[in-house]
Amino acid sequence: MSVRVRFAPSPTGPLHIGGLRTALFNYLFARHHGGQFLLRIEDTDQKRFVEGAEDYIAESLSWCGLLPDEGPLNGGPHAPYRQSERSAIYQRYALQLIESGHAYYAFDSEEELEERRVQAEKAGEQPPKYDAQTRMSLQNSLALGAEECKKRLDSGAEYVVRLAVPLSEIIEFEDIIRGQVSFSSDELDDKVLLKADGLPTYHLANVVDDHLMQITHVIRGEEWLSSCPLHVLLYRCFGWERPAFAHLPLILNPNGQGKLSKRSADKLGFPVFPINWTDPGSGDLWSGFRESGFEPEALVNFLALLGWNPGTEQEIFSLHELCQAFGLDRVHKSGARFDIDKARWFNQEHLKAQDDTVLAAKLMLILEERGISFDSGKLPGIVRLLKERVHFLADMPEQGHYFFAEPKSFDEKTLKKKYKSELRPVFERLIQHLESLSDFEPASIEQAFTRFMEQENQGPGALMPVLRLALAGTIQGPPVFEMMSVLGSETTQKRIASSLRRFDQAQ
RNA sequence: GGCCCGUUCGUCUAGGGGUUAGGACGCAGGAUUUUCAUUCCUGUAACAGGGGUUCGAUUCCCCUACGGGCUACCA
Repeated sequence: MSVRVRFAPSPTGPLHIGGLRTALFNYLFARHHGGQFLLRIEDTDQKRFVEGAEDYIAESLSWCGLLPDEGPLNGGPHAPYRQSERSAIYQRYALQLIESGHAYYAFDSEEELEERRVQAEKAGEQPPKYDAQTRMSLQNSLALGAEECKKRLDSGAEYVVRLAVPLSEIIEFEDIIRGQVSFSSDELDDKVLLKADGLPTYHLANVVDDHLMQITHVIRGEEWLSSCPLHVLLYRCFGWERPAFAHLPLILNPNGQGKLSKRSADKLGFPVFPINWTDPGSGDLWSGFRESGFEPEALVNFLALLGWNPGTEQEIFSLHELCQAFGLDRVHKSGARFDIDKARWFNQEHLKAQDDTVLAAKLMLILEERGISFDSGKLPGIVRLLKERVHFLADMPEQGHYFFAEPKSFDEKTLKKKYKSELRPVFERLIQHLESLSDFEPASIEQAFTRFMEQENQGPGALMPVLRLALAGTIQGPPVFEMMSVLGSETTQKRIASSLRRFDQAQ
């Protein structure tokens, strides 16, 4: 049977980077095995539903290249893929569980249960449970009897459906990442399956959908490990074969304290969301990796190596390579801290690996956004010189500002130290010398420059720093002759002349 | 608190009964680049603690400590 996995987020806000990694691992697993990757929106909590969150999820996945084979947008044989549109299905299965004696109606109100909790806390006792020990003293179809239950149902009383969890049973299952895991059923309580609003809880909806959608491997975050025995029980009650489970280690805050949170990321100045999100409630902008300048391939690569490794020394992977190399058998058990420095390094590596013309096209977009108009034909050359010098593509306009405009200022220290007005006529002669060049390739310029300095009876060091300063304003950057070549003969000559005038003014 | 899961350099990790415990990020130094970056080289730094088992344990077992997750009519 072919592998089928799903990513099943709740549209309660922007997709978190941890969620994105869960999606990634599912995607990689599916692709590795030639299976299907589905997206299912788990929107069964009306109270927490956030407008726009589903679109955000879809756009984030799409930006990273993790396109689902089936999902709410592109449909599929098991549509609908939004749980809110499937409530009749869950009700049917809840009823089936009641009829088979695995579940029951419960009429206790939330307030009553809350009161019970408060009383227990006052008495200094453990929070009370709704389970095999206590259910007969509460208001449910088991305790009340069929007749009373029917009466209440007929009168339209609010109810939930609870699973009748068996007493003192060991529930064991195999987790692909953690191995054999076992729980006592006494730890579980009679979990609500169907809420008073008629919608299912995660547990019911998840199990029913995974079964119906023929999911073979449930790959999700470690936060679900504790409720996995409940799901195992549910599969048993339905008499369904259960999928394989793999609980992924969490992504932790850089200091190791807890799951990676927006709070701590804000403090350290990096995003935790794939793309920008404007909170519809507060109107606040929460920044994303995309807008912070990350290449999606780099983010994906970084995330893949958080909790997984290929067992080789390779670190730089394309998405395609990840698909080939990925396996759940090499996923770690323990949580991994988020390290933004490493993420930046991955970004630089992916920048270097990209084709200059591709990068140039992306840079053009950035320039347009910033209102810089520029001859796009020159961009590949600029990108080639700049991409080894920046962590982010978006740093190029600033880092290489001298390619796009005359330098605004000149490095004062160097100017003072290296420039004297006597140099001016030398530069004028240099300009003339350059004018006679038949081509403006770096090698030709260098040759001409060397010959010129010989004629002038000077070492190249006498002019180089000043020449760089005249062209770029700063003493750092690509090799001078490369820079000149990209700038072009005309711009180079003009710029040297105009910078020289400004040097003298500054003196 | 209870239950579950975990613990190798600061971080991501490889490894696994006998290793100089390997790589990467970061940091530091050097070479190349008349600059910067890249590249290359070098250095830095780890098996949480205590008991077993064993000729030998970082590796297997137990305990402790620490960390994390869950403990809702949230997912």
